Amino acid sequence: MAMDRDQVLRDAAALLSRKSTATMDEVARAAGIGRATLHRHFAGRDALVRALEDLGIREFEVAFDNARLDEGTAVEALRRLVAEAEPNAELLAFLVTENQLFEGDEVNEGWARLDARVTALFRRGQEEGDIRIDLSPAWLTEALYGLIGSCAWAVMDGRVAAKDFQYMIIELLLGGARRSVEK
Amino acid sequence: MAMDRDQVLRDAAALLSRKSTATMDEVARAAGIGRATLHRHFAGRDALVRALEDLGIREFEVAFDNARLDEGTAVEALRRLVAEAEPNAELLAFLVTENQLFEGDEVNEGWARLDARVTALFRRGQEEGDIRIDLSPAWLTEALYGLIGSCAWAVMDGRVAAKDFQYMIIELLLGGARRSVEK
DNA sequence: CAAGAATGAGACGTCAGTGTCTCAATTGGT
DNA sequence: ACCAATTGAGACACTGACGTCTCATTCTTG
Repeated sequence: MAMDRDQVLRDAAALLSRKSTATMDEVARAAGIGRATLHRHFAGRDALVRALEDLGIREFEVAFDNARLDEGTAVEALRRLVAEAEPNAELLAFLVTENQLFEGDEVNEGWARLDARVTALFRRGQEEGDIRIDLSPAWLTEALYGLIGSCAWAVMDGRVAAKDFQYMIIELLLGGARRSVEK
Repeated sequence: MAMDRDQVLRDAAALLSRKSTATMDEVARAAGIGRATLHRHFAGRDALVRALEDLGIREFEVAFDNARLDEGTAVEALRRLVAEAEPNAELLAFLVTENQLFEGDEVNEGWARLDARVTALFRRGQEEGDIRIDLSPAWLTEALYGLIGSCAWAVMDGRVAAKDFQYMIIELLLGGARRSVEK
Protein backbone atom coordinates (compact mmCIF):
# COMPACT_ATOMS: atom_id res chain seq x y z
CA MET A 1 0.00 0.00 0.00
CA ALA A 2 1.31 3.40 -0.90
CA MET A 3 1.93 5.63 2.04
CA ASP A 4 -0.35 8.61 2.37
CA ARG A 5 2.03 11.27 3.57
CA ASP A 6 -0.61 13.68 4.77
CA GLN A 7 -2.52 10.96 6.55
CA VAL A 8 0.63 9.87 8.34
CA LEU A 9 1.14 13.43 9.47
CA ARG A 10 -2.42 13.66 10.67
CA ASP A 11 -2.06 10.45 12.65
CA ALA A 12 1.19 11.72 14.07
CA ALA A 13 -0.45 14.95 15.11
CA ALA A 14 -3.30 13.11 16.80
CA LEU A 15 -0.83 11.06 18.81
CA LEU A 16 1.73 13.74 19.53
CA SER A 17 -0.87 16.24 20.64
CA ARG A 18 -1.76 13.85 23.42
CA LYS A 19 1.60 12.25 24.08
CA SER A 20 4.27 14.59 22.87
CA THR A 21 7.03 12.34 24.20
CA ALA A 22 5.89 9.51 21.98
CA THR A 23 8.66 7.50 20.35
CA MET A 24 9.25 7.53 16.62
CA ASP A 25 8.31 3.88 16.79
CA GLU A 26 5.01 4.75 18.45
CA VAL A 27 4.33 7.40 15.85
CA ALA A 28 5.00 4.87 13.11
CA ARG A 29 2.66 2.33 14.68
CA ALA A 30 -0.02 4.97 15.17
CA ALA A 31 0.24 5.78 11.49
CA GLY A 32 0.17 2.10 10.59
CA ILE A 33 3.58 2.06 8.94
CA GLY A 34 7.02 0.76 9.78
CA ARG A 35 9.58 2.83 11.57
CA ALA A 36 11.95 2.52 8.62
CA THR A 37 9.32 3.92 6.29
CA LEU A 38 8.68 6.79 8.62
CA HIS A 39 12.38 7.62 8.56
CA ARG A 40 12.47 7.36 4.79
CA HIS A 41 9.96 10.16 4.48
CA PHE A 42 11.02 12.29 7.42
CA ALA A 43 14.71 12.53 8.10
CA GLY A 44 14.14 12.61 11.85
CA ARG A 45 11.96 13.83 14.62
CA ASP A 46 12.74 17.45 13.89
CA ALA A 47 11.89 17.00 10.26
CA LEU A 48 8.63 15.33 11.24
CA VAL A 49 7.65 18.21 13.45
CA ARG A 50 8.68 20.66 10.75
CA ALA A 51 6.50 18.79 8.30
CA LEU A 52 3.63 18.98 10.75
CA GLU A 53 4.07 22.72 10.96
CA ASP A 54 4.19 23.03 7.19
CA LEU A 55 1.15 20.87 6.67
CA GLY A 56 -0.76 22.69 9.39
CA ILE A 57 -0.01 26.10 7.97
CA ARG A 58 -0.80 24.99 4.43
CA GLU A 59 -4.04 23.30 5.42
CA PHE A 60 -5.28 26.26 7.40
CA GLU A 61 -4.21 28.68 4.73
CA VAL A 62 -6.49 26.74 2.40
CA ALA A 63 -9.19 26.37 5.04
CA PHE A 64 -9.24 30.11 5.60
CA ASP A 65 -9.45 30.72 1.89
CA ASN A 66 -12.34 28.30 1.57
CA ALA A 67 -14.08 29.92 4.51
CA ARG A 68 -14.01 33.25 2.65
CA LEU A 69 -13.40 35.20 5.82
CA ASP A 70 -14.10 38.50 4.12
CA GLU A 71 -17.54 37.62 2.84
CA GLY A 72 -20.81 38.14 4.68
CA THR A 73 -20.91 38.92 8.36
CA ALA A 74 -18.05 37.97 10.64
CA VAL A 75 -20.32 35.52 12.42
CA GLU A 76 -21.14 33.73 9.19
CA ALA A 77 -17.48 33.64 8.24
CA LEU A 78 -16.67 32.21 11.64
CA ARG A 79 -19.13 29.39 11.14
CA ARG A 80 -17.55 28.57 7.81
CA LEU A 81 -14.12 28.74 9.40
CA VAL A 82 -14.95 26.19 12.07
CA ALA A 83 -16.49 23.93 9.46
CA GLU A 84 -13.37 24.12 7.32
CA ALA A 85 -11.09 23.59 10.28
CA GLU A 86 -12.78 20.42 11.48
CA PRO A 87 -10.82 17.95 9.32
CA ASN A 88 -7.56 19.36 10.66
CA ALA A 89 -8.63 19.96 14.23
CA GLU A 90 -6.15 17.48 15.68
CA LEU A 91 -3.39 19.08 13.70
CA LEU A 92 -4.35 22.44 15.09
CA ALA A 93 -4.42 21.03 18.61
CA PHE A 94 -0.87 19.83 18.18
CA LEU A 95 0.39 23.10 16.78
CA VAL A 96 -1.29 25.19 19.43
CA THR A 97 -0.13 23.14 22.40
CA GLU A 98 3.40 22.57 21.17
CA ASN A 99 4.32 26.09 20.31
CA GLN A 100 7.69 25.58 21.83
CA LEU A 101 8.35 25.21 18.15
CA PHE A 102 7.91 28.86 17.48
CA GLU A 103 11.28 29.93 18.74
CA GLY A 104 13.14 32.04 16.28
CA ASP A 105 11.76 29.97 13.44
CA GLU A 106 10.50 31.31 10.20
CA VAL A 107 7.53 29.06 10.81
CA ASN A 108 6.55 31.76 13.19
CA GLU A 109 5.86 33.89 10.18
CA GLY A 110 3.37 31.54 8.60
CA TRP A 111 1.59 31.10 11.89
CA ALA A 112 1.56 34.83 12.53
CA ARG A 113 -0.08 35.33 9.17
CA LEU A 114 -2.85 32.90 10.05
CA ASP A 115 -3.21 34.51 13.43
CA ALA A 116 -3.58 37.89 11.83
CA ARG A 117 -6.38 36.68 9.59
CA VAL A 118 -8.41 35.32 12.49
CA THR A 119 -7.74 38.36 14.61
CA ALA A 120 -8.81 40.60 11.73
CA LEU A 121 -12.00 38.59 11.40
CA PHE A 122 -12.91 39.17 15.02
CA ARG A 123 -12.00 42.83 14.72
CA ARG A 124 -14.24 43.16 11.72
CA GLY A 125 -17.02 41.57 13.72
CA GLN A 126 -16.49 44.12 16.45
CA GLU A 127 -16.54 47.02 14.02
CA GLU A 128 -19.73 45.73 12.46
CA GLY A 129 -21.30 45.49 15.88
CA ASP A 130 -21.75 41.72 15.93
CA ILE A 131 -18.90 40.87 18.30
CA ARG A 132 -18.43 42.15 21.83
CA ILE A 133 -15.76 44.79 22.13
CA ASP A 134 -14.82 43.97 25.71
CA LEU A 135 -13.14 40.75 24.58
CA SER A 136 -9.96 41.45 22.65
CA PRO A 137 -9.54 39.94 19.18
CA ALA A 138 -6.28 38.35 20.35
CA TRP A 139 -8.05 36.56 23.16
CA LEU A 140 -10.94 35.49 20.96
CA THR A 141 -8.41 34.03 18.54
CA GLU A 142 -6.69 32.08 21.29
CA ALA A 143 -10.03 30.96 22.64
CA LEU A 144 -11.10 29.73 19.23
CA TYR A 145 -7.95 27.66 18.92
CA GLY A 146 -8.41 26.34 22.44
CA LEU A 147 -12.01 25.35 21.89
CA ILE A 148 -11.24 23.62 18.61
CA GLY A 149 -8.43 21.69 20.27
CA SER A 150 -10.48 20.84 23.32
CA CYS A 151 -13.36 19.63 21.22
CA ALA A 152 -11.08 17.57 19.02
CA TRP A 153 -9.76 15.83 22.12
CA ALA A 154 -13.25 15.40 23.54
CA VAL A 155 -14.30 13.75 20.30
CA MET A 156 -11.24 11.49 20.37
CA ASP A 157 -12.08 10.43 23.89
CA GLY A 158 -15.72 9.93 23.07
CA ARG A 159 -16.96 12.67 25.37
CA VAL A 160 -18.44 14.61 22.50
CA ALA A 161 -20.08 13.14 19.40
CA ALA A 162 -18.17 13.88 16.22
CA LYS A 163 -21.29 15.20 14.55
CA ASP A 164 -21.64 17.85 17.23
CA PHE A 165 -18.15 19.22 16.69
CA GLN A 166 -19.05 22.39 14.84
CA TYR A 167 -22.18 23.09 16.83
CA MET A 168 -20.51 22.79 20.22
CA ILE A 169 -17.68 25.10 19.29
CA ILE A 170 -19.66 27.73 17.47
CA GLU A 171 -22.50 27.85 19.94
CA LEU A 172 -20.23 28.14 22.94
CA LEU A 173 -17.89 30.61 21.31
CA LEU A 174 -20.64 32.86 19.99
CA GLY A 175 -23.48 32.41 22.42
CA GLY A 176 -21.79 31.30 25.61
CA ALA A 177 -23.05 28.83 28.15
CA ARG A 178 -25.49 31.09 29.88
CA ARG A 179 -29.07 30.67 28.97
CA SER A 180 -30.45 33.96 27.82
CA VAL A 181 -33.96 34.94 28.80
CA GLU A 182 -35.17 35.62 25.28
CA LYS A 183 -34.31 33.37 22.34
CA MET B 1 17.99 29.36 49.67
CA ALA B 2 15.56 26.65 50.61
CA MET B 3 13.84 25.03 47.70
CA ASP B 4 10.12 25.64 47.43
CA ARG B 5 8.86 22.30 46.25
CA ASP B 6 5.47 23.51 45.06
CA GLN B 7 6.97 26.47 43.27
CA VAL B 8 9.39 24.18 41.47
CA LEU B 9 6.48 22.07 40.36
CA ARG B 10 4.60 25.11 39.17
CA ASP B 11 7.58 26.29 37.15
CA ALA B 12 7.98 22.81 35.75
CA ALA B 13 4.34 22.76 34.72
CA ALA B 14 4.63 26.14 33.04
CA LEU B 15 7.57 24.90 31.00
CA LEU B 16 6.38 21.39 30.29
CA SER B 17 2.95 22.54 29.21
CA ARG B 18 4.63 24.41 26.40
CA LYS B 19 7.62 22.17 25.73
CA SER B 20 6.80 18.73 26.95
CA THR B 21 10.05 17.33 25.60
CA ALA B 22 12.04 19.65 27.81
CA THR B 23 15.12 18.15 29.44
CA MET B 24 15.41 17.65 33.16
CA ASP B 25 18.19 20.19 32.94
CA GLU B 26 15.87 22.67 31.29
CA VAL B 27 13.24 22.04 33.93
CA ALA B 28 15.81 22.64 36.64
CA ARG B 29 16.95 25.89 35.05
CA ALA B 30 13.37 27.04 34.59
CA ALA B 31 12.80 26.43 38.28
CA GLY B 32 16.02 28.22 39.12
CA ILE B 33 17.67 25.24 40.78
CA GLY B 34 20.44 22.81 39.92
CA ARG B 35 19.79 19.55 38.15
CA ALA B 36 21.18 17.62 41.09
CA THR B 37 18.76 19.29 43.46
CA LEU B 38 15.89 18.51 41.14
CA HIS B 39 16.88 14.86 41.20
CA ARG B 40 17.19 14.91 44.98
CA HIS B 41 13.54 15.83 45.31
CA PHE B 42 12.12 13.90 42.39
CA ALA B 43 13.62 10.50 41.70
CA GLY B 44 13.26 10.96 37.97
CA ARG B 45 11.16 12.32 35.20
CA ASP B 46 8.30 9.94 35.93
CA ALA B 47 8.34 10.91 39.57
CA LEU B 48 8.27 14.56 38.58
CA VAL B 49 5.25 14.08 36.38
CA ARG B 50 3.58 12.05 39.09
CA ALA B 51 4.24 14.84 41.55
CA LEU B 52 2.71 17.28 39.11
CA GLU B 53 -0.40 15.15 38.92
CA ASP B 54 -0.60 14.90 42.68
CA LEU B 55 -0.10 18.60 43.21
CA GLY B 56 -2.61 19.43 40.52
CA ILE B 57 -5.27 17.20 41.93
CA ARG B 58 -4.65 18.41 45.46
CA GLU B 59 -4.67 22.04 44.46
CA PHE B 60 -7.86 21.77 42.51
CA GLU B 61 -9.52 19.72 45.18
CA VAL B 62 -8.84 22.63 47.50
CA ALA B 63 -9.77 25.19 44.87
CA PHE B 64 -13.11 23.50 44.32
CA ASP B 65 -13.73 23.41 48.03
CA ASN B 66 -12.93 27.08 48.35
CA ALA B 67 -15.19 27.88 45.43
CA ARG B 68 -18.10 26.29 47.30
CA LEU B 69 -19.56 24.85 44.12
CA ASP B 70 -22.81 23.94 45.83
CA GLU B 71 -23.62 27.40 47.12
CA GLY B 72 -25.58 30.05 45.29
CA THR B 73 -26.34 29.79 41.60
CA ALA B 74 -24.18 27.69 39.32
CA VAL B 75 -23.07 30.84 37.55
CA GLU B 76 -21.86 32.38 40.77
CA ALA B 77 -20.09 29.18 41.71
CA LEU B 78 -18.45 29.12 38.31
CA ARG B 79 -17.09 32.62 38.81
CA ARG B 80 -15.62 31.58 42.13
CA LEU B 81 -14.18 28.47 40.53
CA VAL B 82 -12.33 30.39 37.85
CA ALA B 83 -11.02 32.80 40.46
CA GLU B 84 -9.74 29.94 42.60
CA ALA B 85 -8.24 28.17 39.62
CA GLU B 86 -6.22 31.14 38.41
CA PRO B 87 -3.11 30.56 40.57
CA ASN B 88 -2.85 27.03 39.22
CA ALA B 89 -3.89 27.68 35.65
CA GLU B 90 -0.56 26.63 34.18
CA LEU B 91 -0.67 23.44 36.16
CA LEU B 92 -4.12 22.74 34.80
CA ALA B 93 -2.91 23.45 31.29
CA PHE B 94 -0.19 20.86 31.70
CA LEU B 95 -2.50 18.22 33.12
CA VAL B 96 -5.14 18.73 30.46
CA THR B 97 -2.80 18.66 27.49
CA GLU B 98 -0.66 15.80 28.72
CA ASN B 99 -3.33 13.34 29.58
CA GLN B 100 -1.34 10.58 28.06
CA LEU B 101 -0.66 10.18 31.74
CA PHE B 102 -4.11 8.88 32.41
CA GLU B 103 -3.50 5.39 31.20
CA GLY B 104 -4.47 2.76 33.69
CA ASP B 105 -3.29 4.97 36.50
CA GLU B 106 -5.05 5.50 39.73
CA VAL B 107 -4.45 9.16 39.10
CA ASN B 108 -7.30 8.75 36.72
CA GLU B 109 -9.51 8.40 39.73
CA GLY B 110 -8.54 11.69 41.30
CA TRP B 111 -9.01 13.45 38.01
CA ALA B 112 -12.33 11.75 37.38
CA ARG B 113 -13.53 12.99 40.76
CA LEU B 114 -12.66 16.57 39.87
CA ASP B 115 -14.26 16.14 36.49
CA ALA B 116 -17.43 14.89 38.11
CA ARG B 117 -17.65 17.94 40.34
CA VAL B 118 -17.39 20.37 37.44
CA THR B 119 -19.78 18.38 35.33
CA ALA B 120 -22.25 18.29 38.21
CA LEU B 121 -21.95 22.04 38.54
CA PHE B 122 -22.90 22.59 34.93
CA ARG B 123 -25.71 20.09 35.23
CA ARG B 124 -27.03 21.92 38.24
CA GLY B 125 -26.91 25.12 36.24
CA GLN B 126 -28.95 23.49 33.53
CA GLU B 127 -31.52 22.19 35.98
CA GLU B 128 -31.84 25.61 37.53
CA GLY B 129 -32.36 27.12 34.10
CA ASP B 130 -29.24 29.25 34.05
CA ILE B 131 -27.20 27.13 31.67
CA ARG B 132 -28.13 26.11 28.15
CA ILE B 133 -29.23 22.53 27.83
CA ASP B 134 -28.08 22.09 24.24
CA LEU B 135 -24.44 22.09 25.37
CA SER B 136 -23.59 18.94 27.30
CA PRO B 137 -22.04 19.26 30.76
CA ALA B 138 -19.15 17.10 29.58
CA TRP B 139 -18.39 19.51 26.77
CA LEU B 140 -18.75 22.55 28.99
CA THR B 141 -16.29 20.96 31.38
CA GLU B 142 -13.77 20.35 28.63
CA ALA B 143 -14.32 23.83 27.28
CA LEU B 144 -13.72 25.35 30.70
CA TYR B 145 -10.41 23.52 30.99
CA GLY B 146 -9.49 24.53 27.48
CA LEU B 147 -10.27 28.19 28.03
CA ILE B 148 -8.37 28.31 31.30
CA GLY B 149 -5.37 26.71 29.63
CA SER B 150 -5.57 28.94 26.57
CA CYS B 151 -5.83 32.05 28.68
CA ALA B 152 -2.94 30.96 30.87
CA TRP B 153 -0.80 30.60 27.76
CA ALA B 154 -2.04 33.90 26.35
CA VAL B 155 -1.04 35.60 29.59
CA MET B 156 2.36 33.93 29.51
CA ASP B 157 2.92 35.16 25.97
CA GLY B 158 1.68 38.62 26.80
CA ARG B 159 -1.33 38.46 24.53
CA VAL B 160 -3.73 38.87 27.43
CA ALA B 161 -3.16 41.00 30.52
CA ALA B 162 -2.92 38.95 33.68
CA LYS B 163 -5.51 41.12 35.36
CA ASP B 164 -8.06 40.19 32.69
CA PHE B 165 -7.65 36.46 33.23
CA GLN B 166 -10.88 35.80 35.10
CA TYR B 167 -12.95 38.26 33.12
CA MET B 168 -11.91 36.92 29.72
CA ILE B 169 -12.65 33.34 30.64
CA ILE B 170 -15.90 33.87 32.49
CA GLU B 171 -17.32 36.34 30.02
CA LEU B 172 -16.54 34.20 27.02
CA LEU B 173 -17.64 30.98 28.65
CA LEU B 174 -20.90 32.37 29.99
CA GLY B 175 -21.82 35.10 27.56
CA GLY B 176 -20.08 34.15 24.35
CA ALA B 177 -18.47 36.40 21.81
CA ARG B 178 -21.63 37.54 20.09
CA ARG B 179 -22.91 40.92 21.03
CA SER B 180 -26.45 40.59 22.20
CA VAL B 181 -28.94 43.24 21.18
CA GLU B 182 -30.17 44.02 24.64
CA LYS B 183 -27.89 44.27 27.67
C1' DC C 1 3.73 -11.57 -16.00
C1' DA C 2 8.05 -9.23 -15.31
C1' DA C 3 10.76 -5.24 -13.73
C1' DG C 4 11.03 -1.62 -10.73
C1' DA C 5 9.80 0.77 -6.52
C1' DA C 6 8.30 0.86 -1.93
C1' DT C 7 7.52 -1.30 2.47
C1' DG C 8 8.22 -3.98 6.98
C1' DA C 9 11.10 -6.18 10.10
C1' DG C 10 15.12 -6.48 12.22
C1' DA C 11 20.19 -5.58 13.40
C1' DC C 12 23.55 -2.27 14.66
C1' DG C 13 26.39 1.76 16.20
C1' DT C 14 25.75 6.34 18.04
C1' DC C 15 24.43 9.78 21.16
C1' DA C 16 21.75 12.82 24.02
C1' DG C 17 19.55 12.55 28.29
C1' DT C 18 19.32 10.25 32.58
C1' DG C 19 20.47 8.98 37.21
C1' DT C 20 24.22 8.71 40.64
C1' DC C 21 28.07 10.38 42.81
C1' DT C 22 31.55 13.65 44.90
C1' DC C 23 33.01 17.94 46.70
C1' DA C 24 33.24 22.77 47.57
C1' DA C 25 30.21 26.60 48.62
C1' DT C 26 26.25 28.52 50.58
C1' DT C 27 22.59 28.75 53.70
C1' DG C 28 20.06 28.48 58.06
C1' DG C 29 19.55 27.51 62.79
C1' DT C 30 21.47 27.84 67.50
C1' DA D 1 30.64 32.21 65.34
C1' DC D 2 29.77 27.50 64.80
C1' DC D 3 27.88 23.32 62.95
C1' DA D 4 24.55 20.83 60.31
C1' DA D 5 21.95 20.65 56.29
C1' DT D 6 21.26 21.83 51.63
C1' DT D 7 22.66 23.29 47.30
C1' DG D 8 25.23 23.88 42.67
C1' DA D 9 28.48 22.32 39.57
C1' DG D 10 30.74 18.93 37.46
C1' DA D 11 32.24 14.00 36.33
C1' DC D 12 30.80 9.44 35.26
C1' DA D 13 28.59 5.20 33.42
C1' DC D 14 24.33 3.64 31.64
C1' DT D 15 20.26 3.32 29.05
C1' DG D 16 16.76 4.10 25.64
C1' DA D 17 15.71 6.25 21.52
C1' DC D 18 17.57 7.62 17.27
C1' DG D 19 19.21 7.22 12.59
C1' DT D 20 21.19 4.09 9.16
C1' DC D 21 21.54 -0.08 6.95
C1' DT D 22 20.27 -4.69 4.87
C1' DC D 23 17.20 -8.01 3.00
C1' DA D 24 13.05 -10.44 2.05
C1' DT D 25 8.40 -9.35 0.81
C1' DT D 26 4.75 -6.79 -1.20
C1' DC D 27 2.87 -3.53 -4.20
C1' DT D 28 2.71 -1.01 -8.49
C1' DT D 29 3.24 -0.14 -13.31
C1' DG D 30 3.59 -1.17 -17.93
